Amino acid sequence: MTETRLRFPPSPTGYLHIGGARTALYNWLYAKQTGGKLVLRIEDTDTGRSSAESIKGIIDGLDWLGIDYDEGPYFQTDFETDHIAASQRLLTSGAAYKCFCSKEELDAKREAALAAKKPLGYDRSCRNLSTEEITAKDVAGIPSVVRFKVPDRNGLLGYDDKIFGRIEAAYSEIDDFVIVRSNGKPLYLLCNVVDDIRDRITHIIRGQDHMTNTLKQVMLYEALKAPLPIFGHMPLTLDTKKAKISKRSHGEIVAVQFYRDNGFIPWAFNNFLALLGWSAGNDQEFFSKEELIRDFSLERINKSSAIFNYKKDDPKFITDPKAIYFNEHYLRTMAISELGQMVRKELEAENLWQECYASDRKVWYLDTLALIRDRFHTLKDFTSLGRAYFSDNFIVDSKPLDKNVLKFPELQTWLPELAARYEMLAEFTLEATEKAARELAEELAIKPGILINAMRTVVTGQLAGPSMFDIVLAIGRETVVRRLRDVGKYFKLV
RNA sequence: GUCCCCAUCGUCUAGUCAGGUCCAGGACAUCGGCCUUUCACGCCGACAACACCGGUUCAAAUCCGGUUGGGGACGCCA
Repeated sequence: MTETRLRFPPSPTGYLHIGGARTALYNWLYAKQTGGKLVLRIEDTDTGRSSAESIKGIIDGLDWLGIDYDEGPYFQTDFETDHIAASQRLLTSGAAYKCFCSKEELDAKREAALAAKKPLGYDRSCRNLSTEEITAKDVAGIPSVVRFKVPDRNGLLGYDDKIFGRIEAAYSEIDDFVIVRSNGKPLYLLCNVVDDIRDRITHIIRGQDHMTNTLKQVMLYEALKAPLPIFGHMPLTLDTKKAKISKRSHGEIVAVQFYRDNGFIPWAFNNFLALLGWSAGNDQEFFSKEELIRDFSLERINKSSAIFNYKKDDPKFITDPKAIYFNEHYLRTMAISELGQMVRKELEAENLWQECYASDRKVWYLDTLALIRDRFHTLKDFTSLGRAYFSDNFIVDSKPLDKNVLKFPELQTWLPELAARYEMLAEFTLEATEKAARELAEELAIKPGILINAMRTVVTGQLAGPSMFDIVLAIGRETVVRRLRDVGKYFKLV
C-alpha cells in the first residue's frame, strides 16, 4: 500500500476564504487519517493576479486554523521547465497540436455563439493542419498556442468520484483545450497535472467547480502515461442567495482572517467548517481533533451544496449563527488553561495583560475567566464586555446606567455607604458581602435588587453578568470599594 | 444555448446504497416556560421539511422515469 499524498493548491489571488479553508481542512483530515502527507502548492502561474500579500494571507490563515502541511509551500512557477517539457512530449506524441487562431477571432466566435445560444466550444479549425501548413505559419511568424487533441473516440470519458460516484461525458462534448499560451507559458490544466504527477499525489479533493476540468485532466494523465489519482469533488459553499461564495462579492465575512480577528477559536471554526457539508452519520456535532481525524470520511460528504447562513447587517449575529454557536461551545467547555492562553493574547493586544496573571495571580486569572466565560460569544468579549475585570478603564453601558443608576439619585449616598461597610468587613467573603448588601437594603427599606443592580453597573459596566457577589470577590475589595464610592461621577456627567 | 451535478424543517443535517421500525430524528435560529437580584448558561416545550407528477411494489423520503427548481463548467484564469 503506497502512502496517500494529498495537496492543497491555492492560487494566490486573494485571501484564504472559507471555501478554500474547508477544502484544505478536508484534505488535511484525510491525509492525517490515512497517515499520509499533505503538500501545499501555490499555483502562481497567473503572474498578473498573483501577489505576495495573498501568499502570506493564505499561509497565515492555514497556520491560524492549525492546518499544517508536510511539504511545501512549493511554487508552481518554479517548475515551468517540467510543464514545458510535458507540452513538448504531448506535441511530439501527437496528443496535442499547434493552433494559430487568434484570440480576437476566438473571442468573436464565442460571443457570436453565446448570442445565438449555440454551444461555445472551439471549432477545431487547426486540428488537422498539415506539417507544411504548420511550418509555413511558424515561418510567417503567426503566434500559436498548444491545444490538447481530445481523442476521437465514441465511448464515454469518465472517472469514479469518491463523493459523487461515476462521472461520465461523451468525448465529443469536450473541447480541444489550450495547454500552452502563445507566449509559451503553460496553463493550469497542464501544470496542475504535471505537478500532481511529480508530487506523487494519490488523492485530489477539490471543489465541484473543477469537475469539468477533471474530465480533461483524466485525458492528460492518460496521454502522459501516468496513473490516475483518486478524485473527490466537494460541493461548493453557497451564500443565502445560493450564489458561489467569493471574497470579491462577499468581502471580509468569508475571509478566514475575519474569524481570527473577531475572536474565534481556531478549532471551533474547523469543527464548524467540517460539519458544513459533512456529518458522521449520527447526531454528533462536536468533534475533538482526534475524533474528527478518526471519523471523517469522503463518502459521507453531502452531495448537495451547503449554504453559509450569514445575513448581512444582522444586528444579532456577525456571521452564520451556527459558527458562533460552535465558538460558544468551545469557549465554555475547553480547558480553562488553554482558554487562558488565548485570552492572554487578547489582553496583551489591549495592553491589559499583567505578568502576575501567569504567576502569583494565575489562579485568580483562570478562576475569573471561568466565572465570566459562560456569557461570552468570542474571545473579543473578554476585553470588551469583560474589561472591568482587568482594568479601571472600562465603559459603562448606557442602558444599565439609566435603568439601574441614574434612576435613583440616592445611590450617591447608598453606594458609598455600602463601600464603607465593605471596608469594615472582617472577612470579605461571598456570605459577608451579600449579607452586608441585604442589610443595608433593609435599613434603607429598598429592594435589594436596587442596590445589587446598581453595584453591577458601576462595578462591571454591564447590565448582565455572573452572580453579583462572585463578581465582588473576583474584582476584589479595594477595587469594588473604589468603584462604589465613585458613583457620583455618573450623575455629574448628566 | 450545450454539458456535468444536486434536490428532507429558514439554516446545517440523520434517514436513501440493503423499501416497512419515519404521519420523518437531532442541532442552530425563532417563540414560549422553568431557573435567577440581572443576564446568560442549563433544562423543558412549541413552530417547522421528504420540490412536483407518474411508475414499480402489499408497502416509497428511500427504487425507476419525467417535470420543475438550484448550482457548476463552457478562458491564451486558477
